[in-house]
Amino acid sequence: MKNRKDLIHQTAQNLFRQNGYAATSMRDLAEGVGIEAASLYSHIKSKEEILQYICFKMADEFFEGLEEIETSDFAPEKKLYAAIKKHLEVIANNRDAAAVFFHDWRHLSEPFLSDFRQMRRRYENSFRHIINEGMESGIFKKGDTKFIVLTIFSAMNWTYDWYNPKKKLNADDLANDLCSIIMNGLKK
Amino acid sequence: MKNRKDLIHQTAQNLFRQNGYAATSMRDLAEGVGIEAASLYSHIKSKEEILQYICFKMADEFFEGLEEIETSDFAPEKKLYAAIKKHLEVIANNRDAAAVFFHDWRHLSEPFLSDFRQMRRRYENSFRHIINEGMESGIFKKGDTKFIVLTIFSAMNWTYDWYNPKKKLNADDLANDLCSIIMNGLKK
DNA sequence: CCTACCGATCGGTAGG
DNA sequence: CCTACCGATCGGTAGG
Repeated sequence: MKNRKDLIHQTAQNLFRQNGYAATSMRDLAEGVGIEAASLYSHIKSKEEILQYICFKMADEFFEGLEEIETSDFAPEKKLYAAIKKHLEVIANNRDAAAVFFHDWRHLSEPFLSDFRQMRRRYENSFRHIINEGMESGIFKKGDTKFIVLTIFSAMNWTYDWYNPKKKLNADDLANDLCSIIMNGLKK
Repeated sequence: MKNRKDLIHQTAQNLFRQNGYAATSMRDLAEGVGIEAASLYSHIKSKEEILQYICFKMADEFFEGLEEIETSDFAPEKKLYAAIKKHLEVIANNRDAAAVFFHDWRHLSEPFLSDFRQMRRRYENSFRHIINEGMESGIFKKGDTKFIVLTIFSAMNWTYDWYNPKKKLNADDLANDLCSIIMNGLKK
């Protein structure tokens, strides 16, 4: 923890995750940091600025490396695996921030809210392209790409809620197990 | 809408879904209903009472019929399909309430919070039994039952966020498509 | 179902 | 980083 601002952000992520953004007061945050509420404002401009930082930092993390995977010459199946693994790693490495990212983005004010929605749509489209590629190349069954992508995201995005990297399952195994279900299903 | 109390609950579900429980004030709710804030209290005891009603009503809906499926003589695959379909129907028929149920249960106070967690655990266990049965009978691949159940729930529970029953996809098709991915995977 | 109001708490500022 | 404080809003009550 190199400075106060980082400590404030980390404490905020943890409290927002536990109680939600709206139900966490600046006095709660100040107490967690160990200073008075008024003192927070020498480091940050507003409560929402913290939320903005968390949401857009996470978005950056998710995007980082995705384009590289998308434009690579991997086969679609390998691309999808790599993208899923990357996504799960970002969640696993930022579990508090991921919870805030998934739950509390709706409390962003404009124009941040619109920006956020647009980034998310762009991100989902990258996955759709990979799925479509796989269908066209014949490796995936034909199906409703939008539905499939939403299902994959659902399965991935809930992991922040239960995944504990300290247990036996590491992010690589998690990605493998999830891909196994998505790719091959439950049936023998 | 037969009475005021129902209108209050329905308005609350809608507002809680849009803004979250904590960020919705009793004055917002009163305005949505079309009365003064103080007047709400002739119909309800407190803000949290509304949340309790929504959460436990949804829990009842989810449980209804599940035991029948679980103890039926269906094959495990058919049981799982029936349970998933039932679960998706409950979400599709109560989309606002489902959103509140999944997001805002954490704002319940004790002892409701503990009761809620216990019910959810019991519900998840029913799904685990079905999966285990399927593994023992040889129809499902062996695997980490807990992980599989969490993945299935993840995929199911995100549908409230995007599923629109007015579009072409009805609840039956949705259950079929989801089961198809879960059972058979994406690959040809 | 309303008017009038309560004490508590909210996000944030002034000034040092 | 603190003390002192602001106006606004919170969930809820009294009394009719």
